[in-house]
Amino acid sequence: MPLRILLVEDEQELAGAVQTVLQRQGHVVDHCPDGLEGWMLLSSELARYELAIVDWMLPGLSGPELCRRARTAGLELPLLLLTARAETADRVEGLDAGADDYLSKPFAMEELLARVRALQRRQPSYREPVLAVGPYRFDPQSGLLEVSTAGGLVAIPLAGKEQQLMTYFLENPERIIPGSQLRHQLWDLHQDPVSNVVAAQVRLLRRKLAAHGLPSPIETVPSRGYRFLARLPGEP
Amino acid sequence: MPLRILLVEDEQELAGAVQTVLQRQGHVVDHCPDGLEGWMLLSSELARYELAIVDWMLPGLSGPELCRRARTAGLELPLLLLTARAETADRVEGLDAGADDYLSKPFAMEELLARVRALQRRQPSYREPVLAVGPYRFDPQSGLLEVSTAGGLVAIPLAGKEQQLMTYFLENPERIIPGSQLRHQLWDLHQDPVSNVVAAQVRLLRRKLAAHGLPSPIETVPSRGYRFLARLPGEP
DNA sequence: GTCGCGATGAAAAACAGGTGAAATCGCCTG
DNA sequence: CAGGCGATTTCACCTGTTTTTCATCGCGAC
Repeated sequence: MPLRILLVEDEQELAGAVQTVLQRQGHVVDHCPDGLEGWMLLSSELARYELAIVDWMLPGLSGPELCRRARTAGLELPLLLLTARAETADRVEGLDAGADDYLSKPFAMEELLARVRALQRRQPSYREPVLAVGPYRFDPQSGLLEVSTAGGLVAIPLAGKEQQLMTYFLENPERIIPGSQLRHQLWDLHQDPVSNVVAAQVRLLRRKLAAHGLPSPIETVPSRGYRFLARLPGEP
Repeated sequence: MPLRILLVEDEQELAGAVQTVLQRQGHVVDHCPDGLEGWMLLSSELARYELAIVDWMLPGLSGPELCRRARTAGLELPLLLLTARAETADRVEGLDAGADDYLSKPFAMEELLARVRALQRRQPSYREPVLAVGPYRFDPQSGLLEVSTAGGLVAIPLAGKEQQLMTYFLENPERIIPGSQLRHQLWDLHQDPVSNVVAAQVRLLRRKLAAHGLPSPIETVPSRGYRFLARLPGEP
């Protein structure tokens, strides 16, 4: 499953590489080169980050200090520390500060990816299970959305972003979700603010459902956002 | 049979030699020089390691301590301790910690290999027997893949990596397996993440089957991974 | 009417994965 | 130790799919 990731790392080159590699896996990554700024992003809840990758040595606020603050604030996301230091004392300090794992530089990208997957699995909040609301059922393993209609069960394969979007809707049914919220959670912050990615993606999802003969469960509430209705029209 | 091995050893030179020798046997080996890091690799289940070779004296976390943690965590893989110490007391301590075997330095590479083979045989999970799913039967002993078709039995000799790949597929039929998972289990972590080894190897396997007049049982699920279908097209 | 927000369809861009040829590797042989 | 051979990986290119952009349209509110 794709994650919403915050990367706090001041070495431009490394940061770029890491970001690229993570994005390639389908994750949505924000990067900032400064500890204090990282903390702001993390605590501001602009987006609900599901993983933070933090360098040890940072301008503004050190990595361990950032971890400590995050834990103090009650944030429960997995924290992965990057460190150039090899000394045991440092490692222990990092874990004490609340990090869940650390990786010493230099590291192979492949290893970073592997650890990210591992942290993801290890989290208590790790729920791979299917999401089901009303007649809708999404199975992340197969990427299939199953809808039970009067005419039987329809299974629709969803593409990457469609899956993320549908997941978000299934987790927040019946609520009015502002487009801006979707954008923060499903796209990174370097989005062009005038882009209409969200609308476009919503449209693709609606259209895909329509192509399978289903009415759209996503309604637009003008100037407020979208709402996912967890029932088929015609039912209570 | 090739094993997925974790080597935790801080002496660069020895580690390199051991790694090379094991790889030469066809094993896939990750190496890390630090006990704590080794523990993370092991416990995070990035790859399903089938053997860990652990030095006694390590920065971060001692060998015996690592073994203890592994056992406490319920990991059942064979553990082989390397020790410079020859004293009985130490040996007892190592075995008590959960190691299955130990080897005192310096040792001959030949002996290491012999012990690895022994541990491999000794494991309860040791299944040399043929893997069979649907019309496919792979015998690791001979390296032959046998497929029963309408026209009779076809036997195809598979090369090293092809065998590993086929084995993985036969153990996980009908499931969508992400390419990244194959890479972690069949290649070591120092892979370049943009390499397309997996795709290439899948292709070789497909092609080899095709060369023998068989349709490919491996289907690509776009952007999700591969799936091994354990039946020939045309059958239920 | 016109303003703003979102819908729309088409086109463009980005991307994943497949492909064949060529390079490389490890190992065996002469 | 060179040459050969099969196995494996890399490379450059190709293809089909997914995602984003763009220009335009429609609709309700003021």
